[in-house]
Amino acid sequence: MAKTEPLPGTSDIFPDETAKWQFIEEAVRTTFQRYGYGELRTPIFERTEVFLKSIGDETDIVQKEMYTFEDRGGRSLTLRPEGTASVMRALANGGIPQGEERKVFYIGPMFRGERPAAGRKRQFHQAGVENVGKIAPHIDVECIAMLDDFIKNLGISKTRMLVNSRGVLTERPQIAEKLHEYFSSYKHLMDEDNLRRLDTNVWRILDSKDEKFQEVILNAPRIDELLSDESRDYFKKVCEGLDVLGIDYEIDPRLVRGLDYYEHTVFELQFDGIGAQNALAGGGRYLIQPPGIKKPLPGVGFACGMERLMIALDELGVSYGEEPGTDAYLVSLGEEALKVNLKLAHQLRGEGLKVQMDLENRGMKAQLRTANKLNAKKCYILGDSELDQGIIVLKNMEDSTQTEIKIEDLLNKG
RNA sequence: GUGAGUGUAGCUCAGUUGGUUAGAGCGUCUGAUUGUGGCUCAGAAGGUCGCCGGUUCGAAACCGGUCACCCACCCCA
Repeated sequence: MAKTEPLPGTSDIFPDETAKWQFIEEAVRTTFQRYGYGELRTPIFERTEVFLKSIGDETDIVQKEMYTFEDRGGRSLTLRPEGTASVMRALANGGIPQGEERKVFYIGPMFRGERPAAGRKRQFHQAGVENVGKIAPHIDVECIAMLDDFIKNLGISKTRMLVNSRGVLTERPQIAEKLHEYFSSYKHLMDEDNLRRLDTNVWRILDSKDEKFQEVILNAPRIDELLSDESRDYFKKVCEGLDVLGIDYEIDPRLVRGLDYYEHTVFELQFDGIGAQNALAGGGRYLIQPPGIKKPLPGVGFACGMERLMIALDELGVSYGEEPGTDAYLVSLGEEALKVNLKLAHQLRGEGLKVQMDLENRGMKAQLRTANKLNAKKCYILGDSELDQGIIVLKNMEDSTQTEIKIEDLLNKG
């Protein structure tokens, strides 16, 4: 049994579950296309450097979570741990004319070598969008609105939209310095994790869960007060835009997010009840310089964890729509009847019906039981006596009524 | 990477202080109805008790190891 199981943190998705996936994928396509976004499909692996610079050398993703390997030519390749870096690489390759924007969305598997837990897999799936090429507060607003719209279209409620600003790349070192200065005097109160973050990523201390440290964090310099006037103004416009749209959000000065490429607006959509995880989607504005490109490209986007969406949908009891079902089941008694039914099945399928039939000459009862199990709406029953008369019995499985139809009227109609 | 919990039939799970032939419900198949489903009833099939080793007259149970799942920490979608 163990040998047939998929690798830890991966899973097989069987047909009965595929309906859920398709439900979500459908919502992804219809929602994002309404905003003028087109689907971009990039390879599942890339040269490792594509991820290194954009995601950030110091992030956990790069440091310990990437599936990196060498190909036969000795090149370092990596299974994509997230979507944005690949999208930027692809867009840069396609060429973005000066001053134009590109709007794309993607759906697909991502890979991170973490310890699996509820709502966290090694191969997981994300649906995301990227608006690349331009910088304007209202682009960020539309992006957040699109996420809000998407979640509502799925029927997910009880979420929280958190937003914050991290300022622009050039002012970040100064902010980090202020934070470092402040936190350095509380080293004696810090746990292991925070001590490590002090040197690797001070920002992250802000969203530490260490209870004993909360008071220190509350009194820390607020990012919004350290921002430049320009950044503060940008963020103000984003908030005003969200107000205009009536989108429910909270400003969370402690929201920093993990990836290095973010600047200005960052946001996260939270939902309680995905085990210990609460992020359903996250994103923000960024500046990324794909390898081989001279100027970094600005963009804004988000990614949504599809497995987590599914957990939320289950939690809320949202239904995914019906399983495909069966329009007709063909019951054959004897070899001759089976041959006729093979033709009939082919014809009915050609007319667009969902048709199944018994192919092994079982008893009538067994065939009808199967038809019932498949929830077939109708059964066509064909045996010797029907063959003699040139008819077939059509049985309505809901009210058990039967009618006779001439075989020649059914077949060769066209 | 660290820590906890779990592993018995296709599925969900019982299984007494270690004691004959390892159970139930659901599902599957067959029959009651020689060619008519669902409901009911009767019956059947289905298990290396995760794997390896140890203790014991005797292990699904106890001990050690190992693998897997799962949850939490970390981090994130």
